[in-house]
Amino acid sequence: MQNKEAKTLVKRGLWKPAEDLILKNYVEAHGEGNWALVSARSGLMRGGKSCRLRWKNYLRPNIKRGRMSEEEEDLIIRMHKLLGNRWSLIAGRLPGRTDNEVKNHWNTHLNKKCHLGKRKAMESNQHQNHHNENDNDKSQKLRGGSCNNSQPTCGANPESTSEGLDVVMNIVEKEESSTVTNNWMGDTKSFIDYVIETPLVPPNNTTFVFDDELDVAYLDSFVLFETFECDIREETYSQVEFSPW
DNA sequence: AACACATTCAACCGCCATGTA
DNA sequence: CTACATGGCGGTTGAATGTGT
Repeated sequence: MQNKEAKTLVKRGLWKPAEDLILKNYVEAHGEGNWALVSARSGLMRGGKSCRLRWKNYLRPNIKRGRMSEEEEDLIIRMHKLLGNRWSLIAGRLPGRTDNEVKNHWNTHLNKKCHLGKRKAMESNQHQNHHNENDNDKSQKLRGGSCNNSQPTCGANPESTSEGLDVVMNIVEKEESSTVTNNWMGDTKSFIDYVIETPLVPPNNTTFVFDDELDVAYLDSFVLFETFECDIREETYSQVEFSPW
């Protein structure tokens, strides 16, 4: 980087239609990549990152704008429950939508929706718990699905205590340590182990039941929980594998 | 009409991973 | 091995816009 001086020369703020046009023409002529060069050669006084972002989020062909459909929202919610704030992965399953758009939509619409929905669920749960208070020890089902993010999610929300939910768990991404090769999204090396952390040590052969069943039609080749049945080890966690088809 | 407050979303920031010299 | 450039990601900010009073 060429120090502060260069930084102050870089234009910031909202993109004007004329700038969009310049960027679009340049990328269509020269192709994507080398964004530092793009900004220098096209005459745009924008940072390379800014150009890349603008192209990726708005100028790229096949970008879908406008309201999210019910199906899209539903998919986002389900995927978020599985993956947490992995916006680029989620967006990858929504043709024409960008990670930024998905993230914004989540933060402004769906997050609230989930919290509201959850509150309702908790209320009805409390009703039920009243009934089942004494006999739910062994038939306890573990609910969860949040990944390692600090933001609340609608699946197993770090904010929530065990009230309302039977057991609170987090799925935490471990360092890649598996020997299994992953073809997921074309990535051949970064297979990820997910660890479900739970404050409780459930009985052996406990079956994890998620709030929603995975909709395979939605997920297509993306991810599949190979199994929901996990061996509970002596430690306070067990493993769930995400695997390609 | 004017103001305050709330909401939305485009853009930026900082960090991390990867590639290359 | 190290340093640097680049790209990608998630979190955050703040201007624009909408809504209520």
